[in-house]
Amino acid sequence: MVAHIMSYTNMVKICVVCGDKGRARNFGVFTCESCKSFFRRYGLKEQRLICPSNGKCDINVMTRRMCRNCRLKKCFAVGLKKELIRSDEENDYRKELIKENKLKHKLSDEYNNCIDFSTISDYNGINQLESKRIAELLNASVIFNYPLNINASIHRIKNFDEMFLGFRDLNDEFVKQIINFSKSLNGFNNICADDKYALMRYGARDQVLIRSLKYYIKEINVDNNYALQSSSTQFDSNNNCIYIYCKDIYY
Amino acid sequence: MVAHIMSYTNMVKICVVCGDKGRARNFGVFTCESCKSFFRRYGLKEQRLICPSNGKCDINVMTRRMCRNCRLKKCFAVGLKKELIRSDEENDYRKELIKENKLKHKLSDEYNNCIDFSTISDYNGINQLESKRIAELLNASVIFNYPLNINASIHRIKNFDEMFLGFRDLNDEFVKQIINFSKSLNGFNNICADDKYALMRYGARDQVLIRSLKYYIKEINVDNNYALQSSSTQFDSNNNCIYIYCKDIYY
DNA sequence: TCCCGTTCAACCTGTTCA
DNA sequence: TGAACAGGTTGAACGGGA
Ligand SMILES: [Zn+2]
Ligand SMILES: [Zn+2]
Ligand SMILES: [Zn+2]
Ligand SMILES: [Zn+2]
Repeated sequence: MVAHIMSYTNMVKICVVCGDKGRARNFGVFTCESCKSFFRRYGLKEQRLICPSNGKCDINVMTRRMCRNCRLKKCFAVGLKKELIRSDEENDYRKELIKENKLKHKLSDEYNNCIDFSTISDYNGINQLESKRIAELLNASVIFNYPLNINASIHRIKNFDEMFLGFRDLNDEFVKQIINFSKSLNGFNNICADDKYALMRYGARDQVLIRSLKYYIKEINVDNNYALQSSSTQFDSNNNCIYIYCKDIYY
Repeated sequence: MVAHIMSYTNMVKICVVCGDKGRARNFGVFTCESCKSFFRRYGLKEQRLICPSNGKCDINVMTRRMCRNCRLKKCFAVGLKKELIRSDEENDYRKELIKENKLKHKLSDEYNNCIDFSTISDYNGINQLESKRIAELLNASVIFNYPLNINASIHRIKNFDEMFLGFRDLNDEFVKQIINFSKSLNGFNNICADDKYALMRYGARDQVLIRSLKYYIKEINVDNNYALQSSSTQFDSNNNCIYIYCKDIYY
């Protein structure tokens, strides 16, 4: 004789409505995912549901989708509570809440990831590239017919993930070029993957964008006011900061 | 008291399975379209179908989709015959038959719409354009990257509709140009719409194609053997025939 | 972790097309 | 008659607040 031993957490739980396996309590009772969805959809419906056998259907895993009338009847019989179905108003309220929370997270991330370009001093006679100029350069990129949607101020640049969103609509070839460029950037060759990510995240993104633009337009001026020539990047690990220099930018 | 009078042809016919309105006899019995499809889908299935009420379902318009078991049972009960469901082999055979018939029609149409270019004499020192040359020119059109699929012999050119099929895969701009060209062709300005259609159908199609090609490639040679220069069209209404002339075609 | 709602691909049905 | 299509339903997987 073998004792039937099972730990509580491993116990297979059975949907009280249809006998399928369930994972959690839904609307007050242990049910499967499908009966959960079913009850949410029909539990509040006033409309009378039709039964093919005058209310005599047996509900199990195979027959549960055949008769909504008998399935719903069984749901109520085994104790599912329609009061636990959220109202439209509550759903709307919760959607707003999620929206607000996301915005909070976003602003917090943006603040943590921004670079203060005002702290970067000139170096070697090369002009410091201000984020304002970057933004202006990027705004000029409409000639490539894609939406970058960059809103940068002098002291704050949106985080890399968000910038990269703008690339999703680009053609594959251009994205590939950008990725290759990020691999071959100055300062990228001798550092590990995590540091590369940090570079991308904290500043080299701008370098990547400018170089990619330059490569893509094959040295042709963006318009009469711009002439991209060359640039270089320095990563200051002590200050956890990226310095971006750009030579010969006229505007 | 009102007599209930109905002509036979206006009589509403009822699906014997579910009571929905039907239009015709299917698999031997008057049924609706949905029961027809249902029987075709399940009539030959060996697999046992499940019933939620142990075979006691009532089948009507509302409940017919709830229990396949009882619906199929009723289909057989009212006399639908599964022998009338075509086997896969018969379906394949019929597909082949349809294909062959279409080909026959096509060849017949082609014969009826062809022009005998051998009856067209030289005119004014301009070389007569043989359909063979047209075909060769069109075969050279692969540089535009579309399938024209023209197979013309000296005495026979495929009908216009079929040629036009080849244009479906073209870009809109090119199609628009072709249409505009057909409007402005020699001999098209002083005739009515029906005659224009006749012209297109019986001969000017070639003219249109050549002119469009010429326009599209902007006088650039198709390859070293071809140099399109100019051409003109004359419509002979007495003989219901189109004359196509083309100057300076080298090959 | 629990337990809501949301999403979406797969499936099914009935109508229309050929 | 079957094929193809469009529209509806289902349920597994997921996201998020508490
Ligand atoms: Zn269930
Ligand atoms: Zn029922
Ligand atoms: Zn029917
Ligand atoms: Zn049944």
